[in-house]
Parts: sequence; C-alpha cells; structure tokens
Amino acid sequence: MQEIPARPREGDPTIEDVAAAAGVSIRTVSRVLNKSPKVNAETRARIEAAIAALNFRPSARARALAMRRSFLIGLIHNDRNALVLDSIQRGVVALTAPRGYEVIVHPTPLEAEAAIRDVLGFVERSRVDGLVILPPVSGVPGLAEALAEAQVPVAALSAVPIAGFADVIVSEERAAGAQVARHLLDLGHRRLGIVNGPADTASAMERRAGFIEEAMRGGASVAEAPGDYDFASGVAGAEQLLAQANRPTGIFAANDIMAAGVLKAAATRGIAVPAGLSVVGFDGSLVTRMLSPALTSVLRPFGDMAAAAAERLIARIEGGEAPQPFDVELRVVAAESTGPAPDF
Amino acid sequence: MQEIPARPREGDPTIEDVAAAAGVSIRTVSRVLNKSPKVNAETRARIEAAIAALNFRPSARARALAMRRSFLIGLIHNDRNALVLDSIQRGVVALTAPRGYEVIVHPTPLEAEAAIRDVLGFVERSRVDGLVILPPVSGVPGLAEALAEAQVPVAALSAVPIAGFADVIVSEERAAGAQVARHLLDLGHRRLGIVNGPADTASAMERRAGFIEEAMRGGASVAEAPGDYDFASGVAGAEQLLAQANRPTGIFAANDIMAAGVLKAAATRGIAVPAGLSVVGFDGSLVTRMLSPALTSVLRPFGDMAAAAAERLIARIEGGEAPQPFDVELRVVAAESTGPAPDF
DNA sequence: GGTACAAATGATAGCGCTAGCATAAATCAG
DNA sequence: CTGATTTATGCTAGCGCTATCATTTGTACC
Repeated sequence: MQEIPARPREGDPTIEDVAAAAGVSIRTVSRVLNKSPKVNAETRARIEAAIAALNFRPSARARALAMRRSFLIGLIHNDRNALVLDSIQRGVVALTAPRGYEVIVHPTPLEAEAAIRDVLGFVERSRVDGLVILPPVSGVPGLAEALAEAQVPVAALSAVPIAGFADVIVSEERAAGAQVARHLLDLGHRRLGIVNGPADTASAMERRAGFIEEAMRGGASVAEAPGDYDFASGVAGAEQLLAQANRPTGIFAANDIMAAGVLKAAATRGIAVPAGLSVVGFDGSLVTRMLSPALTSVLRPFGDMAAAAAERLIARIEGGEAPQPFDVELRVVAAESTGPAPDF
Repeated sequence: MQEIPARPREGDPTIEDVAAAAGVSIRTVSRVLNKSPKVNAETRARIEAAIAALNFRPSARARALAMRRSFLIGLIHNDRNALVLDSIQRGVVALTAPRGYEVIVHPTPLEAEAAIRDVLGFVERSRVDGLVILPPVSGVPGLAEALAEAQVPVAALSAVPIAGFADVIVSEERAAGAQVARHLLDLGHRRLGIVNGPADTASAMERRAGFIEEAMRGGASVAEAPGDYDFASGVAGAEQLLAQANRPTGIFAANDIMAAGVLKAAATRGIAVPAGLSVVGFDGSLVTRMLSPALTSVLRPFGDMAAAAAERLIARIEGGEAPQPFDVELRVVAAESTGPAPDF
C-alpha cells in the first residue's frame, strides 16, 4: 500500500463523491447518469438524491474523453446569415441543450477552397461531434465530399437536396416562388419583375423558376434583373426594372435585403409603395417589419428548420433512428408593401 | 431509457504515436506542444516534423481534462442583440480561435431571476473557462454577483462600468449622445426630440443625458418620449413627438430599431426625411443602410469591442497581464436621414 | 579527477469519467 | 437440491493528455 498524495480539490463534486454519498460504486452512478435500465429503482432514487444534494454535474470533458465524443456541435455560418443568425442559433440551442450538447459557432468564408480548408480545420481543432451548416456555405462545391471523406456527421439547410449530405432540411423554394407570383396575380398585377439572387445558388434559381412558372400560368409578364443578395444589387436591379417603358407593377426580390433595396429605389424615383408598386421579399427576416412600408415577404421558419437539422444530426451521431421528416412550410406573409395593382 | 454507446476508437494519431515516430517520450512531445523552452532545438525539430507528418492535433478534450480547463468560452446573448450578433461573434471568434479557444453561444432571457439561473446552469453544464456577456444581459441586477460567487471569469460589454465585473468594455455613450446633439445643432436644428430606451438600462440613460446636456448647451429644446428599444415603441414615441404643436425637427432614437420606427411614423404622417425631419439612430447596425432614407446613426464597433472583451477574458483566465486599455470610439456616421433644419 | 550545477529527457500518477468483465444475489427449470 | 439464468452491482483498465519528480548527460570550475 502506498500513500496517495493529497490532490488539490477543485471544489466541484465528482462521480466519486456521489458514489460515496449514496453508498454505491461509481460504476452504478455512471449507470444512472447514462440512463442504463439495469439499476434497481431504489438504488437509483438514492443516487439521484445524492446527485441533487451535492449539486453534482458530470464533467463534460471527462465524459468526452472516455466516450470519444465531445458533445459539441459546430454551427457553420456566413455573414450572409447575419439577419437570421439569432433565430437560427436559438432554434439549434433549444434543441441541443436538453440533450446535453453545446453549440460552437464558426463563421466561414464563402470562397470554395478557403471554406473547405476552414471548415476542415475547425473540425480537426474543435473535435465537434457534428456540424450544422447553413446556406450558402452548405452549397459550397466540394464541401460535402470533403466532410464525407473526413467522416464528419453533418446536417445542412439548403434550398435543394445536396448530394453528399445525408441530412438536408430542404425548403420548397420553388413552390414559395410560385406563391409569391400567385399573391401578386391575385392583387391584379400582370406586369411582374424579379430581382434574382446569384445565378450559382440553388435557392435563387428555385425561387426564380417557381415565380416565373406561376406568373406565366397566370398570364403575366416577367422582367428580370440580376442581383447577388445584397442591398446595392437590390437597388440596381430595381432601377433597371423601373426604368423600362412598361415598368412592372409588382417586383419580387429574392431576399429581404434586396427587397429593401427595391423599396429604396422606389423611394428615390418617387414611386409610392404599394400604391404604385408592390414589393415582395424573401426570408421573413427581422427587417421586414422595420421597413416603411413593412415588407411582404416569404416567411421561412429558420428556428424550426435549424432545430430540425440539429435533431437529425444528433440522431445520426447517436445512431438513433431518424426523426420524422420535417416539412418546411413557406408562406407569404402579406404586409404593407403589396397592394392592388395600379391602373396604368 | 437507452444507453448511448461510446464511439469505437478513432484513427486519429495520439501524442504517443508522435513520440514513437520521433523517438522520444510523450513528455517531451508534451513540452513541444506547450512551447516549453527547455527542449533541444534539434529534438524539437524532429518532433515537429513528426507532428506534421502524422497531421497530429492534440485532443482538446484530453488536454482539457488534464489541465482542468476547457478552452471553451461562453458568449451570453439575448434577442436584443440580434442585429449585431453576427459581427460580435465574428469579433470574438477572430480573437479566440488563434489562441486555441472555441466559442459556445448561449441565448439568455432578460428577466433577472431567470437570467441568473439560466447563466449559472449553463456555466455548470458546459464548464466553460469564462464568459463574454453582452448588454443588456450584462446589466441584469445580481448577475455579476452571482457569477463572482461562482468564481467564473467574465468580461462584459456595457454602457457603464458594472460593479462586480472586473473586465467591462465600456463605450462612452454619454459623449456619443452629445455628439448626436451636436450633429443636429450643426445642421441648424433647435427643436429636438428623443425617443428614449428603457429607463432601467444604463445605456439609454447615458445616451439621453449626453444628448440633452449638449442640446441645452446649444440652446435647443428637447421633447422626450419613452421607448423600450423595440420597433413599435419607436413608432409610438415618434407619433407622440410629432403630434406636438411645435414639433421637433430632429429626433434622436436611442437605438436603430426605434429609429426605424421613427422613420415609419414620419412616412405615415407624410413627413419627408430629411427635408421635414432629421432622424438619428444608435448602434450603426445592419439596418441603417437598408432603410430609406439610409439612417444616420452612431456607429459602435461591436466586433472590436467584443474582441477586446474576449482578449481581456483570456488574459484573466490564463493569468497573463491585462491587455492595453481599449478605447471604444463611438462616432456619428451621417447618412441620408439627417439634413439642414427646415424653416418652420 | 571531483564536485556543483545546468540542461535535456524520461517514467508515471493522475484528470473524471465510461464500459468490459467479474462477482454476488435472486429466481427458475428439472 | 443443483445447475443455469437473470438481475444488480463492483472492480478497474483505459480515454489522451499534463506536470511532478527523477534521472541522465553535458559543462564549468577548482
């Protein structure tokens, strides 16, 4: 028998303290912590009482080491997500926290090579158990493959299914685009315009396709202007559309930020909204209600979508069965920026 | 109840593999990893080569266990931070990542008792090494004391020094309020208005005091309306101010969101901005340039402030000396919503 | 050559958990 | 009554690092 040197107590109770307090071995306490069924009800109660009495919390680090899992989830975002980041984080944390996972955030560039390097480096460093990836990063070419090769569990949000990602929460953006057209058609608009998102993003192309198809079906014309999801391009796109001889009376901007740009362009030209022009955005982000007039937009339930992605991710990490399919319901929320088509 | 199985052994190289490859003991590898000076240059080179060859990354969890530190920093935020969250996170991560820390995000309620319980619970669960706390949560009464008692290193952002928090990045909001008044005075405005933030927040009271003092000094009158930092209260506050007989020609809203509300109220009343009314916001958030007209606002360098807070926090955690004092420079960024005072 | 001291490196005990295997007690089949 | 099962619990070897202490080797000085 050798004397064990007194170790400096950090103060926090350990599983050993709990075991001593409950008069059992740490193996049994561990069983309770891990919800193993093979523990006598009475013993379990005693241990749970001891845990409560000592205010014991198992050390996430020790358990991480022993289980070779970190209970950490990485959230990969980009500044394009700025307006909806808060609601997304809220959704992810609401789902992960009760299941014992914490969320590490990681801002990532969009350029493909840099993004892949950045994300892989992050995974290696942080040793997260899995990733939730937001668009547009989720659509970076090659990223899915790189992560698959690195065997990192991933759940992504995206406008379209992405080969390589097993779990993708897809929102029916094409149908939503059609809804926007329908909304404007119902208000009597027949000359429509669209300020597109970047041509290389699936979301933009889906929204566009749905919008144009439905507009055509409704007998409306559609003028197009390019855009890249930022404010300036919204302004420029709107100016291009509004300069036309027979200018559109209803404009769909492929996201809220560009829609704000459209409102700006209209204001600059002295066009009243919605009296002289109806404007619809996409995302249902924070700004919709801060604009004057308040922006009609397609509400995307980001929080729920992100939570669903996190749920899927955890199921994959823990090997449980996949949760129920999650249907993302996108719908046009009418506000002040859309109204009956003007007479001209 | 079901037990979650541990993951089987991963293929990641360990410190032992590196030691074997370099022909040394793990103790020496550990020295290299921790940048201990007492390692022969040649040995060090050999070990570093082995590390590179194996693409070895020390396991953050193992090191966390051994060092009794998690290398995790918690970022406490609230939905009031939604508009600036992205830039803040970016600032924090930019500073922490190179130093080996990851950032865990945690959304928190504002109600005092719930906030304290929530934050303490988070700290116990996640075992973060420290916290960065954003306003308004940083100002929750009793939170500083609770965290001090729990011995959690904290750095906070706030409009005023907070007793109990050792490291607080304070922005000179009073001076900024004065700057706003000066900006409007310089444009010839003499009848001013202010839509205040909540009376129980230090930030709002500081901005108010600075604004009013400077306005008085400049010989202007100031009409006040209450507000609580949200859009609706901005609208209501503006309506109250604009309904007055001798209505103000310049209005300062204590944050950007309320300023958006003021613009909205002006639009509703048919008052042109800035021709008939100048409007100034506070924060320099994302929306300032998305509004029509673009909002003049007080730019707060959130990213830098947050990074400075993180830097201080890490210094405190690691026991290093405190970094240089960080001077937050707030300045009015003039945009389209302010202009010369109208004649009436 | 011997002593003193500094520099470089190694052996190993934890850190606080999980989980494989062992054991003890209770129940059951024949 | 005995061996076979089942149920409840304990013992302890890791998980991949850090850091204390010991050991070895090199160097300076008298």
